[in-house]
Amino acid sequence: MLLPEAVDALSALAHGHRLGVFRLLVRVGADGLPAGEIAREVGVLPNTLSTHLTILGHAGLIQSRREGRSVIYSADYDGMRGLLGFLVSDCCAGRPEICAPLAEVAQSCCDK
Amino acid sequence: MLLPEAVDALSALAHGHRLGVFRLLVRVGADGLPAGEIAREVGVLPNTLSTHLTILGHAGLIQSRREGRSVIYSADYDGMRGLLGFLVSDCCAGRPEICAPLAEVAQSCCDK
DNA sequence: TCGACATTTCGCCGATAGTCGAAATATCGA
DNA sequence: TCGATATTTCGACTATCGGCGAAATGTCGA
Repeated sequence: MLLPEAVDALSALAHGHRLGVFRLLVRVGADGLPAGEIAREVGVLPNTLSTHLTILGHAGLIQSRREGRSVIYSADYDGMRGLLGFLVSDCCAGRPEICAPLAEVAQSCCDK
Repeated sequence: MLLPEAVDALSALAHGHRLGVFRLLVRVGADGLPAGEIAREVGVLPNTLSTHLTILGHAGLIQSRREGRSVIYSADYDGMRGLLGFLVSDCCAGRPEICAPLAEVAQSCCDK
């Protein structure tokens, strides 16, 4: 991932509702949720949510697929990894003691 | 870290120049760089950069200290860890295979 | 095909962010 | 103390973002 794409992804997440939506989808997993249910969950009008979902999708953070009348949205874990990888790249100029705790952060994600 | 603070941090990074400054300081390490040198490095006017540095500082991503006439800015690695930790928290609802690669991402940071 | 449901697109509006020149503040050496 | 250097603050302008109602699009069951 290059800097302009990272800015897109960060901009997409730099919004209360969008960050809430993204985290919701990350928790839900690959099954995803229909747009209407996401709208109800986060308390946003469907049309407003649609623009947020478009922004998150354009940033490579979520995917969508149509199922009947519903459009199912789900987290794009590859995009998420790309952003996290970009943020930690070259993070310590060869001094592992600085960023070693980052590995713990990532592992703690599955420890509960 | 709570969601509003995460939004602040992500907003701070969601800008080409600010993300460039942050990554520069993350690479440089605890020694940091004076504001003027950062401005020259990223090609931004000193007054404009000053507002960017204030935003990054308010978001908890960088620190500053005065040394003589210069103000030295450096990355706040605790703040950085807080943001990364927030992004991966509850990321896979108990399915480690989804976020296990995140640990590799973090470790790859020091592997070169 | 028609009506109902789900989602998106459009057009408008107010609020906010980003940039710049100019002026103010802080520190140091002479 | 004075002038030079480093940085920040101020004020104003423009561009962009976010939200809404209304209308359009897509899909399905009858």
